Amino acid sequence: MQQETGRRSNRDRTEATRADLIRAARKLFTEKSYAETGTPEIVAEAGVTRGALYHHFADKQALFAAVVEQEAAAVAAEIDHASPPSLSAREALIAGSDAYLKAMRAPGRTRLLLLDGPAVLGRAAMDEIDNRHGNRSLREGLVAAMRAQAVTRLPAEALTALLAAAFDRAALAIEAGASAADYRAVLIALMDGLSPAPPPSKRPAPSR
Amino acid sequence: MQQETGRRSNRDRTEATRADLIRAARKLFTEKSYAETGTPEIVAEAGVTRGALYHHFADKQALFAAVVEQEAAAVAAEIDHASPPSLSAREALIAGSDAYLKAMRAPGRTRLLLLDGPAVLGRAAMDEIDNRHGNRSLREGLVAAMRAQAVTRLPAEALTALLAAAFDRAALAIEAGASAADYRAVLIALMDGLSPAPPPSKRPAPSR
DNA sequence: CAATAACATACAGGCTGCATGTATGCAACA
DNA sequence: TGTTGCATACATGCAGCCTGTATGTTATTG
Repeated sequence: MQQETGRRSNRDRTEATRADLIRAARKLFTEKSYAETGTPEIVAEAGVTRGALYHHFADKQALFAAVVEQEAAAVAAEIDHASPPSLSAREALIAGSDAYLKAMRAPGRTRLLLLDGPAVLGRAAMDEIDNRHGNRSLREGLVAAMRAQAVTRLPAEALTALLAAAFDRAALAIEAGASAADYRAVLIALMDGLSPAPPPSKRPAPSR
Repeated sequence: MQQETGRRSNRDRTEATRADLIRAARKLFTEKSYAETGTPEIVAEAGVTRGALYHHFADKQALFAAVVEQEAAAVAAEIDHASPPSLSAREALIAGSDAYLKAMRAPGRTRLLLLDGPAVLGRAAMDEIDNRHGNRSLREGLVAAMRAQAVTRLPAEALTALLAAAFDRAALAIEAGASAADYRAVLIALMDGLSPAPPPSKRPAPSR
């Protein structure tokens, strides 16, 4: 309560230290990779010692999981933020796709969430995280579209997972320099292909 | 030419040692993961020393790349082997999908090719490998289908990449215990959705 | 003022890559 | 055809780094 480095509640100390560690780890994990980033480097960046790290996290992997969790939540927040509630099912899905692809342009996010994440934590753990954050919007959108019969009836779980996989690969390809318009067109074609009725119109997509 | 351990040409020695190392590494990389497998363990399994490993491969990652290369070729071979040449475009794609999902059931293959591979070698390197082996059949099949107007005209590169991503995720989900029939149905629906005309019939898929 | 949380420090074990040493195959030449 | 010199195929040892844990110290809390 008094000066900066003076008396601090234990809860505040923990919260601040954890936040510093996650911030530092996020920076390094996105600049380099999980494997190339050592804990000495992380704690140096965070301004603490390895003792603090291993006091708050079980191991390096647990810290990584915390970073992934936070980053997945950030992506989900960006998507929710950018999709106004009153749109047709189709337009809502397209808006969500665009928001996702845009969010994934943050440097290093694709490696963190799409490459290192699955490899370090496993696909199952990543699915669990995605379902809690990002994929929820997608799955709910798809289920809503299916209810509205804009999408043929299919196993929701599988459909969500496979479309999400396509989104992920698109994000990776775009970051690698591929044509965003091409990938966007194919993504929309894939989603439109699921509707029994033909898509409403056929105006060319904005380049994005 | 004489006894087993006796005089051997240098070329034969190199070939045999490299093969032993790749075989041992493949076994361990599929049983455990890339990160959890150390070079001492690999060379013990192969019956050589670490000196031999670092003589034939630049580093652990290069050995891993050789394993991935070989495994990707094996998958591609299984697919080519299982797809008779005279099928309709649609049926050829379905047969290829089934062959791929079946091939990916080999223990540890999904982790090797779909998790560790992209993380360790990068998506770009994996794309390069895939395009040389597995994806070639898929892309050629799709291009052929597009030529036959069974598939709407779309950027071939992007379409191939996104469908391949869906296949990959399906393989991962199935290995994790998800319903293979569900994922197969969605994969077929995604591909059928690309055709302007409705799919020929609607018999239920064999459970596989 | 005790007990516990939040660190800091020191240590053990393992792993990677390289440098150096050694033996074997090979090729040319006498 | 023998041997002489070099390149290849390893084996061994070393240096540096990293992870996880155990132990010590300081600040908080009840």
